[in-house]
Amino acid sequence: MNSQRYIYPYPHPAVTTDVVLFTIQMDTLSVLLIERKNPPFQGMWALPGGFLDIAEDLESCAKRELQEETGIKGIYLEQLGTFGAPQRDPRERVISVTYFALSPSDHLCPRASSDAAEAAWFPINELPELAFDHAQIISLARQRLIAKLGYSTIAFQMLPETFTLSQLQSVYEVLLNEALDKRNFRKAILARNIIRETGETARHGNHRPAKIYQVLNPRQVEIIK
Amino acid sequence: MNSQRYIYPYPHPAVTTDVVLFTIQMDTLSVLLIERKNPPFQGMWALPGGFLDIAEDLESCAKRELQEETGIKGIYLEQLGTFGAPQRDPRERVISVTYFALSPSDHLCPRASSDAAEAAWFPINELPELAFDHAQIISLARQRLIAKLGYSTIAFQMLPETFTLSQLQSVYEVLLNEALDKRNFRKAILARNIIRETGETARHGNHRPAKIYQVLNPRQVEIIK
DNA sequence: TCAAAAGTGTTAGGCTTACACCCATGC
DNA sequence: GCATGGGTGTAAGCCTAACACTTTTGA
Repeated sequence: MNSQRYIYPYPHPAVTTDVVLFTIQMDTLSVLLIERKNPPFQGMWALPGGFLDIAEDLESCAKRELQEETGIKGIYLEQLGTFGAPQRDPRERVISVTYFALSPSDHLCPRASSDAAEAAWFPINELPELAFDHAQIISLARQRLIAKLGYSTIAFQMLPETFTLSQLQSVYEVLLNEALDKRNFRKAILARNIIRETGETARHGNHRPAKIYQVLNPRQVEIIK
Repeated sequence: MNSQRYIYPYPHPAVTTDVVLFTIQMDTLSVLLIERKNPPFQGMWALPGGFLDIAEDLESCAKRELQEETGIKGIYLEQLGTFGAPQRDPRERVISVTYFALSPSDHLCPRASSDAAEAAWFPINELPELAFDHAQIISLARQRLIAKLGYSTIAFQMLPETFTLSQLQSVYEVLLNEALDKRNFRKAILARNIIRETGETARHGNHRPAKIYQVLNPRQVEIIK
C-alpha cells in the first residue's frame, strides 16, 4: 500500500504524542490506559498516543490519537513535557511530546479500537506494569495536576458543566488526599468569583437538595491568585 | 563527506533544541541571542540551539548547542515546552524542544563560533526581530521564570556562589519589576532556611560592608512552601 | 564629617483555620 | 420522626505589609 520511502541527509527521530488522561471514579484518581496489541511491549499497558503526522499540529495529534484509541474527545489538554531518552523505544529513536488531560467522570466509555486491544481506567495506585517510560510520565502528570489545583481552575475540568459544591470539594479531597473543612472550602471557592448558582437544585437522595453551580468561563483553565 | 542517506517508511520531522538563557546585566533582564549566518532568517537573531544528534539526550543537546554557539556551560537548564507548529520552519517540519536557563551576570562572555555569526545579550524589552517562533518562546520563558520566583529557589541561579542580600533582593526586584521592602525581604528569605552566612563580608565602596551568604544546596533548584 | 549602602523590630490588618448546629428532603 | 447530606458564622492566631532610624565604611 505505502511503498514510498522518505529520505533525509541525516538521521531523524520519530515523534509521538502521549496523553495522560485522568478522571475520578468512585473517589479514586484513575488513568486511562490501553493494552498494546503489537510489539514492542505487546500485551502490556501504555498511555494512549501515537506517531505525529508530518503536517499535523502537536496538540491535534494528541487529540486525534486519544479519540482514535478511546473514542474520547472535546476535553482539556495541556502540554506536560517531552521525553526523549535515547533508548526509551527499542524500535528507533522516539521523542514523545506528552500531554495531560482531565475528564469528568460521566464521560467514561473508553472503547477499544483499531490501534489498541483494549482501553481501561486504572486507579493511580494500582497501575499495571507499563510500557516504555510511561510510568515516569504518569508520575510527572500527577505532580503537575496536584500543583495546578492550588493556583488554577483546573479542578472544574473533572466535573460536568453543572455540579454541587460537595462534588467540587470531593474532587479536591481525592486529589489532595486529605479531608477539607466544608465551611472553609465553600468560603474560599465562592470568594474567587469563578462559579455562579444556576438556580437549580439537585435532589438526589433522602436529604436536603444541593444548589447547582456552573463555572463562569467553562472551557478555559485560568490561573488564579 | 557525509553522502549517506537515511531512509524511513514514513516521514519524520526534524528535532531541535533551543535555549532561552537569561541573565541580569545592569539591573536589566537580558536574553542571549545569536545572529544567524545561514538561511533561513539569515542575518536575523535567534535563540541558541540546533539539531538533535540521533543518539543524544534532549538536555545534552541543549547544553551542547549552547556551549558550541556561545562557549557557556555548566548552568541550570529546565525544560520549558515543545513547539511544533507545522510551518514554523520553512525548510522542513521541525519540532523544537525548548529549555530555559539562568546565568550569573559574571559568566558573561558569549563568543561567536562556527555556527553563529555573533552572540550577544539583549535586554528583554529591546529584543530585535527574531527568527522562527522564537519571540513566542522567549515570552513563555519569561512567564515561567517569574512564576518560579515565587515558589522555588531559582533566583539563586542568577547569582554567583556567594552573594549579599542586597544582590539577591535586586534579582527579585528586576524580575518582578517592583521595589521590595528591605526588612520584609530579608525576613522572608532568612525564614526559608535556604542560605547561610559565610562569615565573610564584602567591602565594596564607601559604606558599611555587607555580609556574604551562600545557598545551602547550591546546584539544585528546590520547590519551596 | 559626610555620603552611601547595610542592617535591624514592631504594629495593624487581613487571611487562614478551627469548630457545631440547623435545614430540607425521602423513606 | 429519623437518617442523610446540605448549608451556614465567628473567633483566634498567624502571616503579610507598612514603616524609619542606626551602623559601618571610604573618601
